[in-house]
Amino acid sequence: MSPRTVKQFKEIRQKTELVIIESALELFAEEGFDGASMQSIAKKADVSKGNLYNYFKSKNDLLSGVLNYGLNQFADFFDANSVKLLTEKEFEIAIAGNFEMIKSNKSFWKLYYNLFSQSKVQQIFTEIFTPFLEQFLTIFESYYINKGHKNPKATALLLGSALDGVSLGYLMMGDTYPLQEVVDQLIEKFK
Amino acid sequence: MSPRTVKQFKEIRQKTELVIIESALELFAEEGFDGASMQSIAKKADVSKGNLYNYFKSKNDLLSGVLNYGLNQFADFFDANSVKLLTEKEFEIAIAGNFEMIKSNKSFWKLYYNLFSQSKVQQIFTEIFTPFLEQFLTIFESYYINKGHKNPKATALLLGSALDGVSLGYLMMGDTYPLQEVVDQLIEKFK
Amino acid sequence: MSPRTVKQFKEIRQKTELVIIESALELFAEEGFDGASMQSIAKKADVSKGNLYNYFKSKNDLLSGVLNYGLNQFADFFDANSVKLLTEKEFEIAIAGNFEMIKSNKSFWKLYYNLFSQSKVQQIFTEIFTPFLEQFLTIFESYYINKGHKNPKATALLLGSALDGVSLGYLMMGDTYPLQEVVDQLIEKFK
Amino acid sequence: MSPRTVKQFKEIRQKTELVIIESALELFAEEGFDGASMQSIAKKADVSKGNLYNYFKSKNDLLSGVLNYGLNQFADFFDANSVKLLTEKEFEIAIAGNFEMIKSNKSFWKLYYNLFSQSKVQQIFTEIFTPFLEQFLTIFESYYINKGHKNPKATALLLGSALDGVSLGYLMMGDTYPLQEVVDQLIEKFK
DNA sequence: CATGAATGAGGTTTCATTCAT
DNA sequence: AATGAATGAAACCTCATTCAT
Repeated sequence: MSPRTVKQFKEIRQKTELVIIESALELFAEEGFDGASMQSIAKKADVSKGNLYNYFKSKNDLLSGVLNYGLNQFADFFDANSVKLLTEKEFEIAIAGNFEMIKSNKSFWKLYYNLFSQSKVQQIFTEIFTPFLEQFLTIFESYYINKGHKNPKATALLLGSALDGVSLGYLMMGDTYPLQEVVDQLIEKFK
Repeated sequence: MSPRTVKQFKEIRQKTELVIIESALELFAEEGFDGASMQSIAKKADVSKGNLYNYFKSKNDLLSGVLNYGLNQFADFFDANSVKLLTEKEFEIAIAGNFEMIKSNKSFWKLYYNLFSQSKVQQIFTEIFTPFLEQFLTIFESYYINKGHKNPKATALLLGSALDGVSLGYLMMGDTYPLQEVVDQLIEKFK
Repeated sequence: MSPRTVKQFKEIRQKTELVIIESALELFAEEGFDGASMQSIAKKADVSKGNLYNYFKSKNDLLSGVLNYGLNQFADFFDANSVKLLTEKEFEIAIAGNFEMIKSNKSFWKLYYNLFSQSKVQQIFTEIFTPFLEQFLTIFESYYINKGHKNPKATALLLGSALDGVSLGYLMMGDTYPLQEVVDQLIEKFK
Repeated sequence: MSPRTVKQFKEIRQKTELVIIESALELFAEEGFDGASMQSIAKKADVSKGNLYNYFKSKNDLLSGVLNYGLNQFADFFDANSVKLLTEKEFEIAIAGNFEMIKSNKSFWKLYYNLFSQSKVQQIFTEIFTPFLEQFLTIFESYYINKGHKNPKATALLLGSALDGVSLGYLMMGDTYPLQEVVDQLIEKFK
């Protein structure tokens, strides 16, 4: 067995895994975690049910995979913004970026809000998202500290919640929701 | 000997229905609609599975019952605020009232956010909540029109979404979430 | 307690019993024995479920009641024809009468054919119908003996079966089935 | 190691499907469609309840499968007789053939008569059997037209009904019913 | 005789997961 | 790595029957 073969195997594995994850993501987002069956995921990924379990040892494990995959997508965005925000301009860009992120990964964020309130998967959920969110909040808090706000933590939390609320509304209502206008108002109020 | 009177039957029915609804509300809120089984609801309500179906002809029907029950709880709050809001003072009271409402019925609002993203039950959900929400938005829009805002509709929607976001955060994180402070900030920013 | 009261009670009992039986008959015929629920029968009879069980101690018992009731309806017809048939004229009348009987009690005969093949209720069924059918066959057999047929028993059985077949077709297909014409042919062939 | 070949899977599938269908046929015939539970069918087929649903997506679907299977059994008989009947000899053979068919597939025909009167499954029933029956009637009608009968349609229908009645009697009463003698009489009367 | 609430067994169906190959 | 048949627990729901009044 030459190294090449091993590499090929690895590629196949990664490719199949990716297909599975993306299929699962879409179905979880559309039907909910409980609503999407392993059967339907296998079908969408064009993979046999049995083989699914070669890649993920349980449905929960698959969920973990999906969530991790989603978060990794944002690693870049993350890093680019992990500097302390200083200027209002940068603030605006960050907010706008947040919604770009959501727009280009609707399924993932739908799933995010879907899981938010499910105690059953809360543990796995918390583990994965908490660090992500903390970082976000810290950035905003710094921003408000910098601006001399009297309660920067609460303001940052309010902003985070507002972002949540707007995202949720947009994701659920679709294009009925005038996202651009609302975001403009948000930036104006919070910058 | 003689049959129970009509009144007696009515009382039994109302009482049992209430127990079922409240049990279902709690479980739906905790485990999600899919996650809560009719079995578990029956057990919590101390009622047989079969009897559950004497009161609600399906799980969906039970959900309807739960949602309607929840909304009826707010009928008073509703009416008291259905006048067009004018003063800032009244605005503050309304916002504060909104959170009182949520605090005193956590389970119901957890369920609300839980269902928000479930396409499966979206129809039933929409039917019941849409009127409620529209009324809310209209009131806020009027408020901003009155204040001469340049985009009152978007601002009202932003406010609504922010309320959603804050509520969601509070409900999910529990007392870790500094609700009071955040609400204070919110009122300051939006009044 | 005067005898009158007792009599009144009896009348009420009989009246309610009759309503129950007729409701059950119709539902059994339409939905089948398994398909008709005690609930639906109670509702149709405008009687409470509990009270149903004051009149019939089980669903099977109710079925017995229905079948007996149906057969009693034909007691007169029976007696009038219990003489040995002799003339062809009388034969024709008997056949025609058979179909009159069916036409005026469609539900009952639908139920009859419905039960015919249900092993579950076959015992109760056999007990009730066998004597009735035997009498019929005997009459026909005598008729053919009288006419000097070479195999009167088989011919009588064939006639009985043909009557069954025609009745079944008519009951199931409804007015699409040209009953009159078929019966005319039958009389011609079998008299 | 390597997965089962497509052919192997196909064989397993056909074999199991056959076992299920035959078990279902027997139980439906004996207990009626409602009376036979999926549980009991699974047990008789020595298959898990869950696997049953891998083959037929509902009880109704299983019934369809059973009926289609039954009819396919007669495809040959069908074709051999689809020529217009002409001679009396051929007529006799057809009638005799009809009863051979019934004798060698009692369960199927028991089920047939069982379903005849079940409004619940009438649609599925009608769809499957109507073409079969029409063909039969047409053949007989042609026969009687050929013989110069004055009402060939009614006569064909009477014959069809008589065949129904005799079959029914034979199937329900078993060997108590002197099938051969009755059929002889029938042929004599109707040829 | 009458009511309808309550029970519990059993029915159909779904689905995550395992298994033989 | 891959297949899809097979399992079994558990879900939703129905219904004959009983019970308290």
